[in-house]
Amino acid sequence: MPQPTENNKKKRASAYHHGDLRSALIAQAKKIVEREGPDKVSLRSVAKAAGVSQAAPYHHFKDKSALLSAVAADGFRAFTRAMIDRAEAAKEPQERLQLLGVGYVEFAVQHPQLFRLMQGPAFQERSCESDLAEAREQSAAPLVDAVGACIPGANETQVAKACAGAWSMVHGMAVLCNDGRLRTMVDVNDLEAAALTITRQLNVANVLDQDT
Amino acid sequence: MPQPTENNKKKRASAYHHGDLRSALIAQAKKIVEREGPDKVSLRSVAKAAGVSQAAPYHHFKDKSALLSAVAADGFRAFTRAMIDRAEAAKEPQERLQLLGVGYVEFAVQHPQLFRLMQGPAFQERSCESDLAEAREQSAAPLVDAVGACIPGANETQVAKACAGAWSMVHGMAVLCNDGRLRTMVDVNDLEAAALTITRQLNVANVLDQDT
DNA sequence: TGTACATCAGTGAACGCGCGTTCACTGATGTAC
DNA sequence: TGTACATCAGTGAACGCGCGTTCACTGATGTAC
Repeated sequence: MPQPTENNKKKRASAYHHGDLRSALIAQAKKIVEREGPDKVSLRSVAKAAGVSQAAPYHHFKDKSALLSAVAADGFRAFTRAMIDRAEAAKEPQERLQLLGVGYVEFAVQHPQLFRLMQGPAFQERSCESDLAEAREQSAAPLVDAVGACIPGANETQVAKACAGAWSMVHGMAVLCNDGRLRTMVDVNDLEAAALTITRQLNVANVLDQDT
Repeated sequence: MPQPTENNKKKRASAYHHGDLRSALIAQAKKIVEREGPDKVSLRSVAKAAGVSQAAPYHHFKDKSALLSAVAADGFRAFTRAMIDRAEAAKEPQERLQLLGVGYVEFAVQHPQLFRLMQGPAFQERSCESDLAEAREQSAAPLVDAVGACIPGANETQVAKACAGAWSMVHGMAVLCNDGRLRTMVDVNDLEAAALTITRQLNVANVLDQDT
């Protein structure tokens, strides 16, 4: 709710018009996603949570998938922000890359269901909302930049390969963590240490020794 | 269908009793999973595909989730076999580990939806069918052994850490590949080369330099 | 400042669908005698 | 070898549910005059 004061005035004046239902629907949908998982979200439940009739969302979203797209897009923006914030303190490229990785995993583990929605199959294939597509793309940028900074002499192909490696590692850790599959291997209570333990096994400079 | 000849005889004699409906249901469910994705499987569709009434499956499976568990368990067994077969030709530990990784990614990419089912949230938390739990655990064994062989001097903790790293990398690559997210970074048409490019960035021996 | 009216964000009822699951049943099979 | 019967894997109809979506509507808002 962007302008709370003005909004509250309006709200007090009439419960009929919500004021900022669009944002409220996204917020409630996000809550349900995080609490119960993407599969459990229904437009009806979201509308109910927002205190509104089940038909009301259709004045703001074309259909259910459009609402979930908006939630995912918001998720990607928060994700990007979290990674950047996490890596802010880094002093050199290597450290920055590692901290981005820590931020990546931390976000995924702190918001497992939202992360699942964001990675979910629903929005991959189709030419999804351009807003979502953009937010997703931007979430990759910090990683790409950081990898590039770690291997200054590398050409574009080599950077791409190194990105694929770094990204795979950190994404795999995030997913496996959320599925509880790493419990016996690393201490998932100290996520930073675990992420560092794992990312320290990555040597992006190795791509420099590969042909092409 | 285990004994096709005997089975056919019975089938010819009577269409009423199927003969090996349990296996047929698993096979059809697997087909639908692979064709349309885990979410699209309904007991009704599986029963129909097997040419049987929608109530028939309940004579073989407690409920829908039990059938999907069986599919997932079969999936894990095939997965384990695929990895082992792929790594058979390896001559030294490092190569074996890499080929297991290639097999891991190849299986995931060749059976994206089945892989999704296997990793899906549905069977993680609950004390799922012990058959499934066992099949899943066994799928990790080759990787753990291979990692151990790569770092002969390592203690148990170090091997566990190295496993987490190797597994994360390979799993992340599999998932990202299936989501089409690596397309711009590596050549996903030559999966073996791509997997090797990525896994070459992993240095499991790094754990030996870390404390404990 | 007051009024008419277009606009638009809500309502609530309903449609139609596919689904998991249950139920009473029926036909085939195998076994005891 | 023939018959009675228990067992069990099928059938088909039905229940009840939650869902996405549509529809005609209504109340509030803001603007033109």
